[in-house]
Amino acid sequence: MINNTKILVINKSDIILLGLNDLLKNSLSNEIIYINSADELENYPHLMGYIIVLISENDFYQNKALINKQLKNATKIAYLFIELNSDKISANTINIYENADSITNKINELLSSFKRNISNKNELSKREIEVLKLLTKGLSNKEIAQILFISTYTVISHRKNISEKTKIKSTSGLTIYAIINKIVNIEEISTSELI
Amino acid sequence: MINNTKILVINKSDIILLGLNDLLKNSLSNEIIYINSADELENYPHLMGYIIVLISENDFYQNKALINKQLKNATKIAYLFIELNSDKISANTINIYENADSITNKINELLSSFKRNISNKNELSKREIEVLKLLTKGLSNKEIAQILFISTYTVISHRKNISEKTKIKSTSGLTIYAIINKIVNIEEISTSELI
DNA sequence: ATATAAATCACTATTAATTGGGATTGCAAA
DNA sequence: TTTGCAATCCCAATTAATAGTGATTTATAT
Repeated sequence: MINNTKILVINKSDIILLGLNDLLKNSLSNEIIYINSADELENYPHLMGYIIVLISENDFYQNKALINKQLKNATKIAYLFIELNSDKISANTINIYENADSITNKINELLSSFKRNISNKNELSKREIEVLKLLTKGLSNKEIAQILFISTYTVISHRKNISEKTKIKSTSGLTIYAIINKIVNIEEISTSELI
Repeated sequence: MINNTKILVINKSDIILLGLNDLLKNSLSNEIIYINSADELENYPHLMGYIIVLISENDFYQNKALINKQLKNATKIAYLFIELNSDKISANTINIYENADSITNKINELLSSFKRNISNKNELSKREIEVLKLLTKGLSNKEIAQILFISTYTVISHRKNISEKTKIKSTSGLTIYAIINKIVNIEEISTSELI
């Protein structure tokens, strides 16, 4: 469900890594990386998308530049600081003495906030997809409006939103986007329909 | 080479049909139909494309309505009148007393005029393909003009001609046309270029 | 309960595209 | 050598699209 979200755990202690692994193995993230130090990030080029980093606050500040460099392709990064100090407890901090539920809750909360982020900011809504399909068939905003029984203004609004979300303005670009993203099937489109 | 061109021979005399069959069997046409009367056209529904009709002038005028009805889906029809009268000789007339070469020449001339017709009227010119490629990349007429060092008017002219030839008016339709006809490669188009 | 976002509609100004005429030049084939 | 086409350019009228804002309603998730 949460696509494109990775969890990156950086901690010197293997015991902590193993413990977190146990907590996270049933999480909704599709990839979890465990490393002992930020230097090992070099073994993971191409890290991109949504990334949750579990790291000690200390390690974070000491490796800030390196982490930023290695995660430069990330869409969004969220940090959860793992602390050994029993009196440091906050929303963006995990204390190793917290109970398991509390920790998994914090992580799942982050994951679902990412989910909201992903779905709401990048994915096209049902209506937008309908508009895009008709657009791909060569129909004008006016014609699309007539088919969907909405006003031309609304179609224009949808197109604006589609272009904002996809960052694609041109009709040809949107057509290619629709084909690539399987919103329309090029095989099913008879050229005779395009007149 | 000559695709979509049919020869339709209509003559009461089987001997003439057989004789013409001998003359035409090596012609460039991809389908030759021999019938004794225009009524038999009912057995050939869906006749379309480029059609050369060999018929006597008399039969033609007596069956004009029927022939027009049965050939209503033809893209273009050319008539060659087969005459029994030895003094009727002209470019669009075949006299059965003409020698074989003369007859095949007349038919091949018609076929190649059709070929010119087909290739020139439907295929996109070099410049049109250039314009189509840029169009597919989401560029406006103005931008295309700047890239090709021609005026926007010319780009518009090219687009008019492209739409006339392909019968496709919409940008999305032309994009799909370009993909289907390998004028652009969808794999090579990075969506980031489409912004 | 409230914030969010999807879906709807509206207006104006500006820019772009289309349509439907023309015209000219140069080349290449019949 | 004429005919046809490709390629170029031009104009005016019309239609369509885009940008920039803003507003309402309804459903959903926290």
